[in-house]
Amino acid sequence: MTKSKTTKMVPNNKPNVELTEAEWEIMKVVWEKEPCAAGTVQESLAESRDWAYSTVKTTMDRMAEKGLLQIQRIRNLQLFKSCVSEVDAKRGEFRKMLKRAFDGALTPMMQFLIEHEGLSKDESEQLRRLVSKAKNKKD
Amino acid sequence: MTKSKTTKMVPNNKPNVELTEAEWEIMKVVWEKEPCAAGTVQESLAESRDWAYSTVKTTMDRMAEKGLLQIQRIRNLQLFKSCVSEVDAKRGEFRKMLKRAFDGALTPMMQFLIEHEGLSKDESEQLRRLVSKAKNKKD
DNA sequence: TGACATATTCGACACATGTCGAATATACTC
DNA sequence: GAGTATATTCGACATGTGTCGAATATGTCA
Repeated sequence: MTKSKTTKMVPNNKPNVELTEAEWEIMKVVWEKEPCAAGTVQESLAESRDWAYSTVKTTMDRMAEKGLLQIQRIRNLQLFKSCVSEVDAKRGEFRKMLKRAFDGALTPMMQFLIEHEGLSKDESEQLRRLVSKAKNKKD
Repeated sequence: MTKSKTTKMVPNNKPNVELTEAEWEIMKVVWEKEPCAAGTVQESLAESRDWAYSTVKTTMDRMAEKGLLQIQRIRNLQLFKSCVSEVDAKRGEFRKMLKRAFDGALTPMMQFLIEHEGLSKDESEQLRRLVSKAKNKKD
């Protein structure tokens, strides 16, 4: 298959991070407050998620095992730091979606958005501005 | 919170379909060949996925239980039909990503794409065309 | 030094998903 | 009608994720 101008795949050279729903929730807090303790995360999420301390802690420990978080001990305390950046996580999530639903191709996704997700005139206009701004900085 | 022009959420009125990885694989074949038998799906996927017949069948049965597929019996044979459209599935996948990684807002996602996913001049241009085309059909 | 508040550890359970194989039923062919 | 090929049924196991509580360790302060 020849590479078509209209279906360029998103580049695939960056690490592919995938987070579960709970991991996203936790990660968001960690990015904001790192280094931080599990208790801090649990409290921060208390409004949106009714999780017991041990739920948060267990999940964070598992994330550390997977290399998503890093643990730093200070005496009896564990402070967690993220091992993946927000950008990498976003990229991973975006790519997973792109791969599953659009064969990894950007253009069909854009097309889909325009056709089925009801971009308003306003949004299209805004998007157009974004894009033309980008036009002046790449390749 | 006031609705900002620059962070409009994607509308949330359509059903929210979510498929797992295996379900996507299977669904793609079903959309293409429905109504079709589990064996047909298994054979179609044979190149990419080394799944036993029973693996495919079990998954499809579970999908039917969940309402993703519908079974039509003809004597001893079961023919499967999809109960969710490709568009709905794509929308579901897209929204899940948008919600998790971009707080459900489209513009930050676009911004991200431009900044981190390296849209080339060509792509930006193409996108710009797409968008201006869309501009003339919505609201 | 106790008592109390926090943290950590870690085993456990439920449920979803990926994955099959063996037993059984049905259909087709000679 | 017996044998072969194909479908269906369904129980099963591994792994990952969400979810906790009880037991234990550690730190703080009167």
